[in-house]
Amino acid sequence: MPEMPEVETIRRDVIKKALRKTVDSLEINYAKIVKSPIQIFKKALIGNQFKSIDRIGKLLIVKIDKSPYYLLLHLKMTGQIIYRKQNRLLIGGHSNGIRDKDVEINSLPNKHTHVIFNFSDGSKFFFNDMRKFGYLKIVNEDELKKIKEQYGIEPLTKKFTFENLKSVLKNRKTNIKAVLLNQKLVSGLGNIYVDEVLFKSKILPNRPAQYLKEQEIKAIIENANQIILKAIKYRGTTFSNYMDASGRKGNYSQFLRVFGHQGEKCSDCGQGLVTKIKIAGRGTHFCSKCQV
DNA sequence: AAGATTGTTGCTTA
DNA sequence: TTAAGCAACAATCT
Repeated sequence: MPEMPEVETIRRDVIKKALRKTVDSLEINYAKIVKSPIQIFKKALIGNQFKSIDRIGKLLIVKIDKSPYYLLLHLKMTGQIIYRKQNRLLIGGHSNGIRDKDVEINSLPNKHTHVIFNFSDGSKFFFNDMRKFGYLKIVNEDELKKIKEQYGIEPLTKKFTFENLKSVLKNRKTNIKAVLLNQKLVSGLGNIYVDEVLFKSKILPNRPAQYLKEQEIKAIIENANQIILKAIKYRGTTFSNYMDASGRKGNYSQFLRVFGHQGEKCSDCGQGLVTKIKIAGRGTHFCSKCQV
């Protein structure tokens, strides 16, 4: 579920907390979530520190100090990375509207905690993933380079230009939504933000990519940058279970115009109905009146 | 109870 | 060789 703004939020204020702290030990409760041999995984991390944290698209890249390796973390649909200074459980006293679900999320580890990083100062990272699609992986410089090469142009970066997007769309027979979701072509956007970007750009998601007008391509560039920037500012969108590294929800949900608003009047034209259909295999929301 | 869910990959088909 | 369309991954919710 986390798309680029959510992963960036985590990168900025969650993982940073663990910079320059030594990994004392690792607890791996579900080995399949680690996509490297466990021995290599442990050897690369234990006794070392996180030197820096980078991101490409929705992938987090941790440079490990005193090691030629990098730790990759991908959250896929339901992954969480939560940092705690101490592994303190909430004990009683939450009669002020906190639901059982919140308590469960706040008590770590929980049944979806697959890997725990124990740092030497007593703080911890919890890698949680309900659906177990996410992963952790150790790679070397070469492997990292190859992975990075697979990613397409990304909003808020230098390469996200009209000319570049135009050449991505050229001769592309599939619909614009599938193109914007394809991380090899355009990286960072996911199902929520693609719907929002196309809504703001007044483009129907099933339009064949190759026939978009120049003005529409420019609108996508501008609106993607704007929406992503604002979503980062508001710490991402929590639709069901995204949380930042401190276990807090994102606040961008209030700005969503079409995603999750099916059946409502369009908030822009006031006339059309927000419609939900399946495009590119995903639930797709749009106003059939003002998107053309 | 069937169908849906914010991501990606790998298979099949054209 | 490339592109497009799906199923699969697994758990939970409606």
